[in-house]
Amino acid sequence: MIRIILAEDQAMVRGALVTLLGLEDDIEVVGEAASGPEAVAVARKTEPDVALLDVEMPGGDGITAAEEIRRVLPGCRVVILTTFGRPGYLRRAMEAGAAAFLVKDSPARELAAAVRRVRAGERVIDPGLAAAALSAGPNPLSGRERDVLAAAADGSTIADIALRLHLSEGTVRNYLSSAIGKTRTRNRVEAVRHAQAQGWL
Amino acid sequence: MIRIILAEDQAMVRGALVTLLGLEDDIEVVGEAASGPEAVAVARKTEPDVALLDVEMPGGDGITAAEEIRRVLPGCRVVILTTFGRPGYLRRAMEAGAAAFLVKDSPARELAAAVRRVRAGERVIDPGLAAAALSAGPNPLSGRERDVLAAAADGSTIADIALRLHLSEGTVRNYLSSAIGKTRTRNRVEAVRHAQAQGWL
DNA sequence: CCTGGGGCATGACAAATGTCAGCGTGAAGG
DNA sequence: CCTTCACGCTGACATTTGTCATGCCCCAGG
Repeated sequence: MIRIILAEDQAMVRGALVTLLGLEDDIEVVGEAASGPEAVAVARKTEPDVALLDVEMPGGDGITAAEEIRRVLPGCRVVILTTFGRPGYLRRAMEAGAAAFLVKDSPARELAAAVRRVRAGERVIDPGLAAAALSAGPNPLSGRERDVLAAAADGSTIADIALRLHLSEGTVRNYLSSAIGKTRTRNRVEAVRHAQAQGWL
Repeated sequence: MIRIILAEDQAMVRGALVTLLGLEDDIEVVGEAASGPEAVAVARKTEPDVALLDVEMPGGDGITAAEEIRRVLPGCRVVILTTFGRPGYLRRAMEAGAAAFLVKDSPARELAAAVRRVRAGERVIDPGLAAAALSAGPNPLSGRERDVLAAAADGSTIADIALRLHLSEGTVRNYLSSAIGKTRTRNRVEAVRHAQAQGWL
């Protein structure tokens, strides 16, 4: 019997996935969570063999949760589940010690299969995605550039960002400019979109 | 036996929801689709009692599909399923003749319940969401303002938009300006975000 | 010890953006 | 018939944004 927990914010898909996995003879869902921190707590309590974690969750993403779970329960394998197959996500997931990386538009049966293979010590990664992640190279943005770009994502003006990050407006402009350069885009908005698509934020 | 079809782009959650619904004694899933147009085609072929349609799908959204299905199969009830409980979505769904509107973060059991209630002639709408949709009022943007704002969403410059929509740059600026005014925001990006959050695009 | 990079700041300049006041059309409604 | 509103355009103006050069501090690597 493989004991697993599942973290996913949308209750309806969480419920559906839980029943789906519950139908498998060799899998037992011993816990559920709706956020990253909750997942860590549940993992602590239930000590599962495998943790399925969604990346996109409000209040702490799945990758951060993965790191913590790996630290607290080194024996627990982590499967990262995501809507978006972004290269940067994959990279970060691997660095966080994940054993598998699944995108939600692969068929449903893959999920149980991945759980079994991971339990058996294998790693499960989509080959095309792996290639994309490698060819894309690592995140070229410096820490501060990331901060500023992230702060710009919601349509904030330079003045807003400067205030929020305690920087001068000129500095914010400089960071944005260099981020635009590194993403090889034409303006803030494109830079933000590109960085998000690469999973750099 | 209630015959239903399900349209949802993410294969994994589609599969999970299908098995979930398949477990119900009185429900039979007779078709699946991964896009709006495909949903219409499947509905035509299978003539289901109820069609479950996701709003967010690439290549034709669920609400447009709902309209067409209602036209082709007046006896078929439509349930709209969505990740985001945006007031504008609800409004458009109702105008398209939907019988139910569910957000994916309500519990999984709601789904089968909604199918049954809809089949029985009831309408299923989250009360809080209905209130929000009413209090928010209708979409204040004119057709062209919507077009221009939508075209601006990807970070396009004024010149890009003008070219794409065959307008003068000044005209584009004017539409953007009035959209910014109507959304009571400070710039393009905020206007786009606000309009999207309201389901106006 | 020197160099390169990240971090932070100026100031100056060019380009893009946002605002306003107009002006004309045509379609819809009182 | 007159008004209103969406649509499309112009020109002028102020503000914001993006770019570039330059300077400083600190730290790590060769």
